[in-house]
Amino acid sequence: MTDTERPAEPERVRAPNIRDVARVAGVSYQTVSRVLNDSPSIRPETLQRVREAIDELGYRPNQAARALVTSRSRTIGVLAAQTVHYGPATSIQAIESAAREAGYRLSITNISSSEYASIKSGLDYLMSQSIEALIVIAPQVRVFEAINDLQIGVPFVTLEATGLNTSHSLWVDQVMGARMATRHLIELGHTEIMHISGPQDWIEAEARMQGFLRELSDADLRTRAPILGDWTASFGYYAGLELLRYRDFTAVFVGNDQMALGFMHACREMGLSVPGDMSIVGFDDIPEAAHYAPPLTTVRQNFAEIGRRAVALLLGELRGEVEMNHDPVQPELIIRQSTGRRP
Amino acid sequence: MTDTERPAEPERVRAPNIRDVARVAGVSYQTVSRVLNDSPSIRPETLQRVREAIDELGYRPNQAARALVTSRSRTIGVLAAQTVHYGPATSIQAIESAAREAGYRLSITNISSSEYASIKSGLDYLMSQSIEALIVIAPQVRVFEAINDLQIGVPFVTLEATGLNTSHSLWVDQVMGARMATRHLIELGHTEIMHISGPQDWIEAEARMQGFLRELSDADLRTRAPILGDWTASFGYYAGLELLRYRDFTAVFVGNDQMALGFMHACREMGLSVPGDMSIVGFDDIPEAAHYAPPLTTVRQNFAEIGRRAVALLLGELRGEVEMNHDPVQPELIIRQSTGRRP
DNA sequence: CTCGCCGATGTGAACGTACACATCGCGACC
DNA sequence: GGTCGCGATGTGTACGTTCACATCGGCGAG
Repeated sequence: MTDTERPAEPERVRAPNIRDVARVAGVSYQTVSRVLNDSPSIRPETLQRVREAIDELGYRPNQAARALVTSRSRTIGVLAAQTVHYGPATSIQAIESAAREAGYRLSITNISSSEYASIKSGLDYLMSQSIEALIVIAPQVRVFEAINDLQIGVPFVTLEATGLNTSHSLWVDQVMGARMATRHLIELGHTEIMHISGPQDWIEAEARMQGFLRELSDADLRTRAPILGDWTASFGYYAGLELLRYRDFTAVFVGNDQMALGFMHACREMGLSVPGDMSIVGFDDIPEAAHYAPPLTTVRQNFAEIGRRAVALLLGELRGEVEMNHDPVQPELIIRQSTGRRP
Repeated sequence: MTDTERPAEPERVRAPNIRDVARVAGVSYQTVSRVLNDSPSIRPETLQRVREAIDELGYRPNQAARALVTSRSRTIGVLAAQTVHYGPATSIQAIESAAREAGYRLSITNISSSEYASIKSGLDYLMSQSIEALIVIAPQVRVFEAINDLQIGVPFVTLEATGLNTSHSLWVDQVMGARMATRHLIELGHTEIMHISGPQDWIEAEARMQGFLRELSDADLRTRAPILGDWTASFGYYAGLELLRYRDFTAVFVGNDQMALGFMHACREMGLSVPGDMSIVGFDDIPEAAHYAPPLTTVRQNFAEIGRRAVALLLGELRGEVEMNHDPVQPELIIRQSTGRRP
């Protein structure tokens, strides 16, 4: 229909199946099935013949048929909140790679808002694909409710969360990271330290805030109410413009690098030098952070590592192994040039 | 096994069936099937009964069985090169949303390198899931070879590419975007303009380079060999350190915003003011670009739009509609503060 | 030499759904 | 009033694979 006419072509019928392969190889279809599933008791010669037949026909196992009869979809579901952000995207990439290597595929879906209905709809969508396991990268409190409500009967893991449900969580130690960042500022002599946090319903935002407050109180420093942001550079900028009208602090720990970038922008506009007048620490260590003006001191977390570990953990659980490594991944403080001694 | 003992529980057997639903509703399984597929000829009362039975049992259609019998997987494959980058990630998010709305799911895979074997392996992986359509966001020349070689028998679209295979491409007009950026610099009086490009095997890098060169030659300005980068901020930084040793240009058009950020970093270190001594234009308009130091003049492209259009196009093709909108999406020049008159 | 066992292979059934076709009842038309 | 048509529903079958079990030949032990 598209290009040249091929009159004799008997019209592309159907893909070859296991029986076609069997016929060509001169064996029964069950033998072919055994070859596909690496059965040990196959004569090498037979194996060879079957393999040749497979190649000759360009045969591909039909995953749907296989899933139907084994009731195993070989699919891992991923419920994500923000696949565009660097952190989640990096984790997902690692997950995809690990899953593919293990013969699993991924089904990813985004929740459009943090409302319960949206989470439930995403979870429904994934469950309808009979996923075997679930990874949640939507670190929002309500997700846990939804997971409990829906009685999802599969192993699951939440990433980048902390505390609430440790048996199903895997995370970079956000509290520790926040403490490291805060301590760094304290050690530089700062006593008036502000915190710009992420959205309230993000568990990791909450964790970073806790770490910040705890470190401050351990050092007997005055704590002030953190600002609740939305992770975007724009928010950091406008929050900065607002906060810097009263220059009653000399350092700020910002919940992620993007907001830190916006805050630095505000500092420039207000004529403050960084780190001369204001020290700034971010969180995440996105690749661009090293090139901000000035290069940003921040807390690096290994997103790929937790992605890989999530897959390993779930695959282990599917195989019936119970023991797994739940230790939080340690973050790392990367000191660059956005922090300095108190003026 | 996990928490409390439930001795009488008859062990979770199997998910409810279409026949289970039929039994509860007091109809035949075929009637249930009709309800699931929105058949018009169902008595409202029957419809009601079936729906109730579905809810009562918590029935979910088995996608594998459905796929097997219809030989339609309801899956769109996505072959991506860099899901972590802002552009592709944004497109993918839009694709996922559009696909899900249309009742399709996505299968995404990354190619680990631009080598032919890697592309082929990714394509193989997707084909083994009997995808119905393919979206390629790996704008690399070799992908086309692989697609042709493998004789993938499904409709496909490549994103962010241009030129080579227009009947299967959908793109933001990169050439136009590059021309707009370059013309902007020319109009500011610059005559010595450098270009830092993306990797050579990325079609869009090539397109931007072409646009740059054409605009320059239209203005009878001297053209110089562009630098070939890797899209990262780090590359922009090191390239900048190198290039700025000879200050024989006053403006630079950089292939993406991240490299532009790195280049600005280099300018700062070399003591050059932007835009006083050096004007810089980026490409993409990532959300952070507005907060760089200084805020970056750049070319905005609507990644979400091409994602949506890709899905619409493929879905149309699957339905047998041939006509489709192949017009490139127009980019937009966003003028901020990184560009100024020639010193 | 015969029995039993084991490795290698084959046969029947089942998974859950959609499609093609059959059936049934009812109103309309001549 | 019988038949035709159509709306509403039911029955058989196929999709491609794996699992459970059957079969068959050969080889070693008694």
